[in-house]
Amino acid sequence: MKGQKNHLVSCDAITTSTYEESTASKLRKKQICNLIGQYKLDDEKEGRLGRLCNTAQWIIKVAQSRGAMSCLMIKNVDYLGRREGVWAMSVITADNQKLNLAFPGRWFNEVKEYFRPQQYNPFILSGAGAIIHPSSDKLSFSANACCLYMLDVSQFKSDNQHSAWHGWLDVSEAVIVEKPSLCEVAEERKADATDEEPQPEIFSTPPQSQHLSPSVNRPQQKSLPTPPAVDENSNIQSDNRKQKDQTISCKEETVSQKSQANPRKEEFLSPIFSTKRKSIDENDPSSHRSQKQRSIASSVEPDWLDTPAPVRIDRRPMDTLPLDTNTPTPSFKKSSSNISEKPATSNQSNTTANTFRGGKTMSKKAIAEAQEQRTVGGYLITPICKVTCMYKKQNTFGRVTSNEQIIRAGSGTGDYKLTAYLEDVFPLQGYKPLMTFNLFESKQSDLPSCKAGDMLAIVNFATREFNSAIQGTGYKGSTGWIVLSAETGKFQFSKSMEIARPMILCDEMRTHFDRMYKSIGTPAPVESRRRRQAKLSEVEPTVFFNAEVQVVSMWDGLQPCIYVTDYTCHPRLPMAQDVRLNVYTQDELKKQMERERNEGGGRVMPVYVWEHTDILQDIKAGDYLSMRNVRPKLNKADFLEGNIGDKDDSLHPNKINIYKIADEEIIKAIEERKEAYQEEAAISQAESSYQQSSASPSASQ
DNA sequence: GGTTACGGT
Repeated sequence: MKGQKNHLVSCDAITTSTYEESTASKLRKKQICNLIGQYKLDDEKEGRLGRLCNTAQWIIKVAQSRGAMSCLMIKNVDYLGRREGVWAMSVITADNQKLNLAFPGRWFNEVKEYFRPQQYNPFILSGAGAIIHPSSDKLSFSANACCLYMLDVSQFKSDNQHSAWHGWLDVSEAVIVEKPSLCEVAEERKADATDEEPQPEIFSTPPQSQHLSPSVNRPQQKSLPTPPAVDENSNIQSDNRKQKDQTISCKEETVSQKSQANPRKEEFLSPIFSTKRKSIDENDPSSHRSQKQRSIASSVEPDWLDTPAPVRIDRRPMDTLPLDTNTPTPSFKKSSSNISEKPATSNQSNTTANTFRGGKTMSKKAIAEAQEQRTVGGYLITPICKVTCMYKKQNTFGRVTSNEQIIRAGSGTGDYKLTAYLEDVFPLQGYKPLMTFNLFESKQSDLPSCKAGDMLAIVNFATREFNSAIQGTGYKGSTGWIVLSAETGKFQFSKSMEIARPMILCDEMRTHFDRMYKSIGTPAPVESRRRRQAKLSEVEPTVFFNAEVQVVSMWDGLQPCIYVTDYTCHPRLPMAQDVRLNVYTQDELKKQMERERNEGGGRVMPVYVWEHTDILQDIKAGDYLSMRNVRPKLNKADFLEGNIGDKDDSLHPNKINIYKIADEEIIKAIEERKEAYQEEAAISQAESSYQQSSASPSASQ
């Protein structure tokens, strides 16, 4: 352990707790970002994971690790195997066990933000992905565990620049970062089910190993270096559970040689890493290892060091291979999430297994029952609270609680997107009531126009996990929708639904609509959970906001800035700047200010842009913009200004926070305020000219 | 079969 070299860069733990994040954690993230920033960024598109999944075969040697989990980052794991909404991959452990690992897609997104794909060298891709190999506690992985290592992939070998990749990676340290996640429910069940009997190796090779890449399994196991015989997996496992403090086995000599051979490794060293290493060395947990652990570790170690290059494996991409549901899954801690929680029934583990792992053990009927689905008008409807993250498309309907304005995606195929939040209409209790849906269409008019209170049915939507919740995605061309307007009582159909007019489904929607509205009255729109959408007049100096504005003029100073207005006024906006609106002259404004004895009450806010300033090239006065995550600030004169992004500070440096508004309604609203303002100005000008032209002494005295 | 969007200060 001691002297272990830096084939990994440790970045310490990151908690991904979304809302309450410690300063220390933020700092670590930042440090990690800086660290990563040393490397050339890959073109994200190039890493398109799907493309790689046919060729990228990682064989990962997961070392015994210290603590509850260790995380290993590998890029492009994301699409390696997608099963029922979770990403899955299979790894071969030191003892030739095949581990089936799964984690929700959200994880990848999370990590992607912090660990952008790096290109260590032209033919080695690296980046995010996770394997978590807890050795001391129950094997488990947390969907929300963040990754804490960057791999020095110089250890990777490629037998062909464009085909398979093989790598031996050692995970040298464990990190315990957990947050309840959706999958935990499933895993908890598993744990419950398996707790009664001696715990088998959690990631053991499935009995029906042909499910998971037989070609990997068998030939691979032959060709792989035979690990030390570790016969009693179950014992190891249970032993591991007790050994919270075990350490990794890694051969220091070999590693150090490697390290010398590759001076670049030094670049990977970060203060965090060194510190971490040191503290670990000092408290070398190996000294506390039980005899058993010790023997395991020592027997494993030599092999790991002298691992021959892996044998090329030709196999189908994992995403065509179902995970085996008989494989005991990692155990999760008790979840605080009630999403997809089901009543305790004997078949629940089957259900969750199916839900999360895509097995074939459960009949369609059983799934339908477990999800309390019912067929309505030819559509199998899953109540929102029963929607689970799965590979299969689902149908549901619910009440719209709120929706975001339609925006146009800034990347991908640049489709229009509507985000709507649906509330369950089925009288079930104890389930998450809201679900987010993102519907994409290439034409804005193909998206539903719905308001809070409307019923919305979404047919054939996909699921994924995002931000610890299940999220629905409506893809253009395949996802259909029906809106029942609360206002008019009329239905609106998507193009695809228009063809089939599922009237029975409409009836059902209306029934639920009536029932809901009868029982709870006309529901008040639920406020969006998103960042506050504010008029400029509502901006508070300390609260980040989103706003929809018109560009008045572009910057005239050093720092790129756009002057914007939504034609509302704020006491902390300088009226003098309203001259940019070309409605009042400077003199007129001056007089107004004198009259009102107030410099504020202006309508124009300068918004300084600190990131993606290149997009300002495409922005000109008159444009309508949606600005997100604007940080308000009081300047020296105590006037409000907005700030978008701060490259050095941002945890999401690539996010673009300025969009042109696609929604005509929003533009109209701004236009209306503009007209009102112009009218008001015309009147006041007329008045003042009247006062001037009339001989009588004016009120300004 | 599933990018884009969402998230955070």
